Parts: sequence; structure tokens; C-alpha cells
Amino acid sequence: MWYIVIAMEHQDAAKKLAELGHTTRLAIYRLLVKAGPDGLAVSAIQEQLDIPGSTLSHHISRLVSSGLMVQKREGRVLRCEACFPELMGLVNYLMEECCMTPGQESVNCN
Amino acid sequence: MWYIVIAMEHQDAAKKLAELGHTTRLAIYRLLVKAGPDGLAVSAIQEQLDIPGSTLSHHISRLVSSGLMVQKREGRVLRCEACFPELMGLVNYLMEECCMTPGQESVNCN
DNA sequence: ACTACATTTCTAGAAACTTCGAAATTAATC
DNA sequence: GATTAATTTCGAAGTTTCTAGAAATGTAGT
Repeated sequence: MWYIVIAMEHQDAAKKLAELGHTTRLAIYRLLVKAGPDGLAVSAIQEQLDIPGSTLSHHISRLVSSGLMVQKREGRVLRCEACFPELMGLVNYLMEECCMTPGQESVNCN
Repeated sequence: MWYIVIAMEHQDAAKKLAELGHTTRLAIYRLLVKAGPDGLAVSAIQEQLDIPGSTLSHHISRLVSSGLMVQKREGRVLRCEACFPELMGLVNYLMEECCMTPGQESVNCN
């Protein structure tokens, strides 16, 4: 078992984190992560989150611009998908210099 | 080997991500992650990042308010430490509903 | 008490973000 | 080609964030 992990630039990582750092966008993204490779239509997201279309569209476009998700048109419907390798790369960027490697206790912050 | 993982509320996770989603704060946090349990003095961070004290202080206070780091006074020096369990909890929150469990290919977003 | 050091708080202007209605776009259907 | 459906773009008002200088705070040494 392996994962594709995208190497990440500092600016790029900060941008992705900032985009995820908004309640609505984080909710959108988690729906997509949960939905998996099939993704979700914009309308399906709207149904679950119950926010105005223009607001939703704004947030989706920010997520797309950060590279965390993509949209694919299928007729009248736009299907949204999370980009897992990017997410993995982001997590990796946060953890890669972590000193808490096996063999140490991970408890800190007390 | 195990890690402490903090269960995370949605708002809390979004707040942490937002705070990490700024170039300077992400740089600060990575220095702390790298430094490990010993942490770093504010002055040591300032030396590495070369930014005005007031700006640095502003960013540190935001990271502290999000719960991602703590400060401990030691004489004249304030030592900053990353809170690893919180970081683990955040990563977990991002991934926990991820359908990309072992046995599937993780490739997506093409 | 006085001085030096480490760091924060105050302040304010500039820049960026959020929200959502209304209008525009794109695509399928009649 | 007109109609309907799905979604985005535009525009504008309100809110938050960012930056950094100046002043204030807390701490140690003399």
C-alpha cells in the first residue's frame, strides 16, 4: 500500500491551509473527502450545506484555485472532487520535520 | 508506538487551519515542529525569520489562541512550543472520513 | 532605584475576505 | 429558438486581517 504525496512549496502549503481554514470551505472539503473519487455535484453540496449558490460558488472556486479540488463538467452538472495527493502532500509538509519519530513519547504541551 | 490525538470540533479545526494558513505563521510553526519538545525562544524565532518584533508577536499570539502552541516564561525569555497532540488531532480531522483506505489505489485528481 | 533586555500592547491605514442578490453563462430539452 | 436547470460572475457593503512603529510591560542584574 502506498500513497502519492505531492512535494509542496511553502507558499502553496500556506495557501491550501488558508483555504481550508474557513468553516464553510472545510465543510465542503470534508464532504468531498468523504465522497471519495466519485466526488459530488455542486448541487449536492448545496443541498447538504444549505447556503446561497453564489456564496458556495465563491468558496468552491477558492478551493479549486488552491489545487485541493477539481471540477469536471458532466452535462449541466459540475462534479467536484478532492485531490488526495495534494492533501497528502499538505499533511506531509506539516509533519515532515516533526521530531516525534518512533521511539520517543509523543506527549508534549503539558 | 502511539500518538495522543485530540478529538476536534469543526470550528476549532477551521481556526487552526486558518492560523497555519499564513506564510509567516506556517514558518513559525514549522520551526517549532522541528525544534521539538524543547521549543524555541521568541528571540530565536525572530532571528531566523527576521521580521519586526511586533509583527512576530502578533502571529505568535494567533497561533497560541488557536491552541497549536504554548508559551512558557523562563526568566526574561518566553519559550514557544508546538502542541503535537493538537496537530495530530487536526491532521486526523482532515483525514478521518477519507475513503482512501488500504486496499484502494489512492490516485485521484487526474 | 536605575538600566538593559525580551516581548507585548496599542494604533491605524491598507489590503484582503465574506456574503449574497441580481445578472450572465452554459447545457440539455421541448 | 425558446425554456428550464445548474452554476458562475459581478458588484457592493461590511468585517477581518496584516504590518510595523511607538509606547508599555515584565524581568534580571547592578
